[in-house]
Amino acid sequence: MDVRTLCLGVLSLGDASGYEIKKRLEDTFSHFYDASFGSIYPALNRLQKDGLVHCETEAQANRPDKKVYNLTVDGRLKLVAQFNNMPGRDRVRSEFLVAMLFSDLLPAGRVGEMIDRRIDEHRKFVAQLESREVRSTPAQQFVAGYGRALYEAATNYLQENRYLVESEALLAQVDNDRVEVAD
Amino acid sequence: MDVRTLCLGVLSLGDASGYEIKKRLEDTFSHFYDASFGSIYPALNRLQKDGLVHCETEAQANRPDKKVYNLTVDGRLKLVAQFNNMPGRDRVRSEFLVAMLFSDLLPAGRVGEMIDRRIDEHRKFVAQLESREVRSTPAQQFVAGYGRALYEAATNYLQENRYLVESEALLAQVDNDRVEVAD
DNA sequence: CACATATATATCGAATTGGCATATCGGAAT
DNA sequence: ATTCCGATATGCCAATTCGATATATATGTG
Repeated sequence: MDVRTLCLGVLSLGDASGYEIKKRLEDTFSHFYDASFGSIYPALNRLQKDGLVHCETEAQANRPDKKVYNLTVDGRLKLVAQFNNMPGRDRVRSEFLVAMLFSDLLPAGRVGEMIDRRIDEHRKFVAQLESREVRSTPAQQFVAGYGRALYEAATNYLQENRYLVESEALLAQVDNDRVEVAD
Repeated sequence: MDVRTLCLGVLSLGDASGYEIKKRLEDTFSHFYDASFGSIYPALNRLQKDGLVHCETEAQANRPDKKVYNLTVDGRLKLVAQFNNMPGRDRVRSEFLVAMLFSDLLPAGRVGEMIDRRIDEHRKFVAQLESREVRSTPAQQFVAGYGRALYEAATNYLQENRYLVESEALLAQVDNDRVEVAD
C-alpha cells in the first residue's frame, strides 16, 4: 500500500486538496498511518497523470491556488482493485520501546519521565478519539475503537509493569556509583 | 532514530554480522522495529568509516566472508548520547486498518477472512514471544510483555467488534445486489 | 528430485521522509 | 507594541529506507 493508494482512499471519502488530505490523515488515520507532504503532492501529480484523479484549481488570495482533487471512475476502480490482495503486515517503528530495551543505558529518572509522558500522550489521544466517535460510520467507529482499545491496554501495561525498567535503571545507576567509588 | 543508531543498539547486546543483526531484529524487535538489508549494510559501512564500530572478517567456506562487528568506545558513547533526546512518536503503518476503514468496498466474506487471519497471526506471535520470555532481562521482559499485552488486547477487540465491519460489508453487498437487480 | 529455506553480503531503482522556501493572516506571548 | 508561532497551501531536494535482485551452497521438505 503506497501513498498513491492511500490518497485514492481518502479521496473516496470526499474531494480534497493535498493539504486537506494530510489533515484528514492526521485526524482520522493518525494512529495507524501517516504520510508527509513530500510524498502526497508527487502522488497526486502522478495519479492525475494516470487519469485516476481529476483536479480543479481554485484561485485564492494571498495563497497558492488550491488544487482540489476528486476520483475518476478509473480511480475508484483502481482503489477497489487494491483490496483483492490481503493486507501486508503492520509496520511499527517505536523509538520509545527501543529506549525501554536499552533502559539500563539511560540516566536515572529518565525512564520514568519517558513513561509518564507516554501515558499522557495516550490519554490525550483517547480523549481526542472519543470526541469524534459519535458522528461516524460503523467502519470508522471500528477503526477508532481499535486505536482506543490499544492505547488503553498500553496505558494499563505501562502503569503495572514500569517497575521492570525503572528498578533496572536504578540498579544500573547504583552500579555506576560503585564504579566511581572504586576509581 | 536511524538504522545506524539501531545497529549500535543491537551491537551493544553482543557482536554480530549484518545478517545476524537482521535476525536479531526479527527475533526480539519484530513487533516494534525492523530494517532491511539494504539499510543495514550501508549503515555498518558508514559506522565503520566513522570509527563507531570495528570489524573483523571471518573467512568461510562456500559463503561470503562473515564480517563481525563490535562497538568501539566512541560507538558506545554515541549510543548513550542518543538517549538524551526524548523518543519521538511511534510510526505505524497498518494496511489492515486501512482495509477495515474501507470495508464497504470489499467483496463479501473478505473482511471476515482478513480478521480471522489477523487473529491467527496475533496468536502465533504471542506464542513465539512467550517461548522466549523465560531467559531474558527485565528490560527485555518489559518490551516483550508490552507486545504481548497489545496483541492480546487487539485480538479481544477484533473478536468483540468484528460485527461492526462484517455487517457493514454485508449491507454494501445487499446494496450492490439491489443495483444489479435495478439494472 | 525439485523446491524452499537458511547462510551471507552487496547493489540499485523506487519510495518516503523531513527540512526548507515562498507568502500571508491572526492570535498568543513577551 | 512587537515578535514569534501556527494555520493555510504547494513544491523541491538531499538523505534515508525499502524491496527486489544477484551470487553461491548446504540442508531440509514434500
